[in-house]
Amino acid sequence: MNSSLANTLFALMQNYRVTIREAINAGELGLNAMHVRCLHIIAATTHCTANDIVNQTQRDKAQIARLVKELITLKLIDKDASEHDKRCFILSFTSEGHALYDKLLNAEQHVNEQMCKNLNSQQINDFLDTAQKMIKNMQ
Amino acid sequence: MNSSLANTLFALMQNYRVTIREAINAGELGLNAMHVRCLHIIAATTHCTANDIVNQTQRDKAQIARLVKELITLKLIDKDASEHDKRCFILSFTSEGHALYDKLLNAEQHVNEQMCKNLNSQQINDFLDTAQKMIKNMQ
DNA sequence: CCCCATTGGTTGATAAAATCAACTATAGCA
DNA sequence: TGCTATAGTTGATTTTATCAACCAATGGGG
Repeated sequence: MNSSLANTLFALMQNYRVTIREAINAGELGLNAMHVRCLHIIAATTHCTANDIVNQTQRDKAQIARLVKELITLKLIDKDASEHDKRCFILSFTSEGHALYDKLLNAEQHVNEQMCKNLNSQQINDFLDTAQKMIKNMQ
Repeated sequence: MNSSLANTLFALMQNYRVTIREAINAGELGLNAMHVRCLHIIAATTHCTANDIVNQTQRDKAQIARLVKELITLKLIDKDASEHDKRCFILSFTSEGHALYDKLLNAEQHVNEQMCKNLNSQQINDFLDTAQKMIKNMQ
């Protein structure tokens, strides 16, 4: 059917959301999927700024500003003025943030394994590859 | 990286949302992705009820009730009491609904083509297949 | 050196989407 | 008949997302 691609995408996303939420929220504080994305980007980006998150997620900067604020309130990250550019704030994990991020990676690992069980790495790579191409096609 | 699957899913979904919204909203009335899903389900289900939509989308029935109400307000669908079960209302397209649904299919076709350009049918089928397996794995 | 367009970030307001709980009416079975 | 389950509606609330206005710092061109 024409819409099977759309339906599949929706269903996959919906399931992923629910599963990851359960896996994460279960034990931890009130983190949602976007918080998690922010943490990942902060972890992966040296001298990460709010703007880096905006660029990598393509979300409204207002939304990111609020997510960051919440992460700070939760004492998971710190915000320090950049020396080079006083407009920027560098985001970094607190020690609590690091601890939680480790747990997070663990939980995610778990969900990934669940999601990918009975799939071999060839299939997973193909999947990611095709998805990336689709993303590019829509940009 | 561990999170590349999650990131890819998010990005793909985000892009799809934006693209389909542009393709649809552009010319037509204020329909969002969930409206569209409802229309698809109504089109594909004989004697479709609100509950069918709830089951197929896994969304809250309150949300569906409101979407249906909006579609009725837009005069795209009708709601008629079922003869067999007075609790049920059968949802069906109005003629305007049919017309719009045709346009919709067209727009979607377009988005699909855009999304799948430079992908062969083998790749697309593999993609759908893997996605379906992932969905099952998370249920 | 100063002006000004640009960039990074914050905030308020609002819209859109999703969720929860309570409630009505019908169905169908013991 | 009485009880429980089902279909649907509604109100309240929460969560997410978006828009617009704003401030402060930056950095290049005149």
